[in-house]
Amino acid sequence: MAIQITFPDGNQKSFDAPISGLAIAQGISPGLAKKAAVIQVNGELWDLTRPIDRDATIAIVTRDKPEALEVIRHDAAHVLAQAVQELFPGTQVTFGPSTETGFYYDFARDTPFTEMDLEAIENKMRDIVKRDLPITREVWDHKTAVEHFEKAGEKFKAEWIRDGIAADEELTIYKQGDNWLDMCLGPHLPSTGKLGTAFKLIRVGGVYWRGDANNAQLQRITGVCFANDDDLKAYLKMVEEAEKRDHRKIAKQLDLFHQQEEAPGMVFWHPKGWAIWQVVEQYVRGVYKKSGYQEVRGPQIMDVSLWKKSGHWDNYQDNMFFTESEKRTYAVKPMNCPGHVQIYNAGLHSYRDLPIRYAEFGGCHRNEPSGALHGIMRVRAFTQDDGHIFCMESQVEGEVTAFHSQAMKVYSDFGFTDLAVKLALRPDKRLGTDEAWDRAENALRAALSAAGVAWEELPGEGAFYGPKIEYHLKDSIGRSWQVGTIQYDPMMPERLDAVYVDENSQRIRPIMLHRAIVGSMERFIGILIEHHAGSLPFWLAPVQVVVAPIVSDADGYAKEVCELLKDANLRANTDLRNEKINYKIREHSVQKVPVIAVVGRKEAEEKTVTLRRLGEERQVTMPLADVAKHLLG
RNA sequence: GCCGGGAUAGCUCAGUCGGUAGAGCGACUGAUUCGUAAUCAGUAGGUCGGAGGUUCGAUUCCUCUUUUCGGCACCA
Repeated sequence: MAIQITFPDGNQKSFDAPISGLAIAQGISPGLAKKAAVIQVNGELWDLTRPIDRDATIAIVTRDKPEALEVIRHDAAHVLAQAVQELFPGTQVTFGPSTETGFYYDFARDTPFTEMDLEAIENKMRDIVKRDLPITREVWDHKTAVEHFEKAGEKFKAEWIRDGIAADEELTIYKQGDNWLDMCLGPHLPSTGKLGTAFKLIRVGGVYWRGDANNAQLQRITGVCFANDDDLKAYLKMVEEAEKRDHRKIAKQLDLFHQQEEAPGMVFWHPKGWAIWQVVEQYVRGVYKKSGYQEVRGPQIMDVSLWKKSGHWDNYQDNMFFTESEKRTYAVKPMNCPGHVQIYNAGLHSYRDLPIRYAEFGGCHRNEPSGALHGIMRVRAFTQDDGHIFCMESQVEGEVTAFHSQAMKVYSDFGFTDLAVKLALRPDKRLGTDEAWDRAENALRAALSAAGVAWEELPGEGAFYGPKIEYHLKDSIGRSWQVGTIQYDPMMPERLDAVYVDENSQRIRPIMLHRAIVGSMERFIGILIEHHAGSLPFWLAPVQVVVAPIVSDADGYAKEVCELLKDANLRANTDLRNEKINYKIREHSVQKVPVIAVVGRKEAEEKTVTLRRLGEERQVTMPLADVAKHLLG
């Protein structure tokens, strides 16, 4: 039986017997065989050592290709697992996939691994690479696999195969050398030596078996892995740089805010941090006005009965704060919507009035799980740029598309372009009928289509009252944060009895759209700080200009310049300390002040100012009268 | 919430194999009046996160606790 192999260039060759990818590569050139990682066979990735037993179109995948990198990383996970089991007998394996930057493997072991163990494990990994163990693929039947893993004391693996894989399915087993194996779909490299040296274990941490908090806790060891050492080095450098932008670190350096033990998950805003907040708030207030919102304000606490009516108590009582007075229990508001409904309900509305749009910088408290708290990105007291649109069903699409373009404009104004749009669909725990959810989800899909955006759908992640569109921003170390959202809610008007009167004098339920653009002010400012590494653009900088006299004879003139800048609504300070100009320049540069205005005797005499922009050495001298206009222009 | 690592001067960190702690920067005082990223000298500053325990003696060891960091789970 001849096997016909078709190469990427269209050439064909036939072989008398099954042939491995490695042999084919060697037939082309030894150099190719050396660089080869896997082989693509009829569109599928195969091991180089797996005999090709059928006619096939093939392509050798060299280790510099993205598909190969995934295989290399997956191999690293296996080598990690073998290393751990050699060093710590009795440790059970579970899963170990490749990730965006490397790999991890989850182990079951009574004693958790420590950072100290990582070095030993990594050394053992390098040893296994050096041993260059052949990696071989075998096909087992279901029963053999379950028996093997049970006998080996691999309870998690056995459970997974027994409960997670159909009994008639064949399983592939990969062996590394003679003494170690794991069940895996593959493909893998031909031997452990091919893994190379560009990997590093970076952390350990607890995880739940199959991602469920009710299950056993496993130990995850995470590593990074690349095709070559230069890529690894570049990645580690990038991480190091990213860590320098951590908003918690920068907030301390620039004196923006602090947090302390007595108020976990809450923020003490210092003058400079609050100055940033004010700029963001005033900007968003402008957006409210432009897009037809009326700003309102609801109370911070309301009787718990209202939250029972709204459905929040059922869903979130564990995460709400309560307070008591005169035998009544109040909930500190975790959301602004019930308050806005009360404002809406205070009058009777005609269909002619819709849509009615309310907005609020709504302070909310949520008792987030302690482990979730993270700087000002995830807090227990936060402020939303919240808004609620009461409208007819026919108005939803227009409102959502208008919101979308407004939101995108806001993000780009703040310097963000890397956004992902997601549509979160009905969760298990929800209010309302399936028909209502169908209508709600389709309305949001229609609006997104009309806006011409690409989106990702997230089944099961909607709010209990309705589906939502989410806007996600990436931070400096690649973490994704949700900022904006618009949510379709037919339930809250029902529960809290909101109505409008239609053209037939009938009382009809409006649809409520919950929406936020920056989301949490706290989180958004945190992202801003990291995104700009503390060097906020001029319009956002807490201190925009420092006026620094060279020696004290220009102090009076410096004050005069500063007053003029303040009159022009610029955030300006003077630095009259008895320090050298070099010292002042350095200090305000480190403090990320965008403009330093240096004035000496010369400037004072000529009524000019010399400006130095952050990061530039170039100096520009201009008449005092032009300075404010120049800076604001 | 769960698993693990931390918490020492305002900040960044060192240190004590159990005998109540040290640096740099900052602050303060003085000198210096200087043209674009750190002038010099001196001084002050810490119940070593909190509460128990072991001990002649605890910042150090143990227990509990608060909080923080990383991971997971959660995120209306």
